[in-house]
Amino acid sequence: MVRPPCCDKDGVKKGPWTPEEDLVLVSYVQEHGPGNWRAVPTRTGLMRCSKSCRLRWTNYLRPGIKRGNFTDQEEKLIVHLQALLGNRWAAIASYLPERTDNDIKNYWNTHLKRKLQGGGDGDGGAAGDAVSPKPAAQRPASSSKGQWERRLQTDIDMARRALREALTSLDDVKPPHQPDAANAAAGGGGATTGAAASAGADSPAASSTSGASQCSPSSAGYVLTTENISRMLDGWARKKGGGGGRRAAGSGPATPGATESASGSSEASEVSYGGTALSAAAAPASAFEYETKPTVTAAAAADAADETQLSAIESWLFADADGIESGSLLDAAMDYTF
DNA sequence: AACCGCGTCAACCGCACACTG
DNA sequence: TCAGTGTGCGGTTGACGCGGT
Repeated sequence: MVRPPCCDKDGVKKGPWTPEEDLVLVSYVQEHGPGNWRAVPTRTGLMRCSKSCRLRWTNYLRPGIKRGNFTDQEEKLIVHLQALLGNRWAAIASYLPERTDNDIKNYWNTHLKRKLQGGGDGDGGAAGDAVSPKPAAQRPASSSKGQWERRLQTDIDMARRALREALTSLDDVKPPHQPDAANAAAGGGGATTGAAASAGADSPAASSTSGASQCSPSSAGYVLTTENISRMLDGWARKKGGGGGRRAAGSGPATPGATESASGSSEASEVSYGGTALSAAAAPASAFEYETKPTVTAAAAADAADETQLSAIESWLFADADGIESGSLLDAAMDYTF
């Protein structure tokens, strides 16, 4: 029963990923889709552990990832969800599809935790409690099907409440067409995947089983794919260019606004690594074909998707405010998702 | 200018769960 | 039913950058 390590320690490279490795991984995923991570090192020749590959993909290379600079909405949402769900970062991340669980976890540990501790019993007292090991919802040790369903229902309920609170409290702050929080819920079928995620299966949208393809195949995802890759390439360029940081797209260069808008910039469109010139536009544009996506104008499609999904999510979120039995929530959620 | 301490975050590790034969 | 394998998750670590002295 002794389980061998996921990878033998010999000959396995550790530490920061190089741009070249990233490229190899990206092109592999582009060709085969995410999953079957075990095969990745052997097929690609990467001297990396399969887990490392998966992690790199989910936390860094996966399309649609936003890095750095958490907005107020996101921050509050995280605080709310953490208070409700505890340190179930994957479940929390499923409500913020653009964020990875690792990112959220780091942000919590470095910013929010301290902030809440320092601020005394600040927002949502439970948040202070969040630091305590007894969150409102603990993952049960085991669950029968009935229990599972109950827990799913509970989780949906709690998360929905948290989202609603967060959205409500931020409503006035929110710019007209900035579906941040709601988008977080809607994106990638956030609500449902989130539900599923928190439902013990804990396989959130953010999870990578089929990474991008698990996200709703909206063109928004595609846009973000392109953005993401060029951002990545941009990061590499800067890194190589002597920014000095070891991070490709992390904190360093990133005034997030700048980074995000940089995606389309010509600056990012062509970079060279060790003499190899790459066209950022070319690579990602054809990349991720396994993600079914229309080649529509990105922004337009994203907007459309956002709007429809947002309204669905909103109606779901605010449903019980209208007196809808919570018993139907699961059905509603299921209907919405599947 | 050099040193030091702290904050941040990417990556690693180990455990648990899900799936499959 | 059980063992083996693959994957996901959360906690932790270590390297790097930055600000203060």
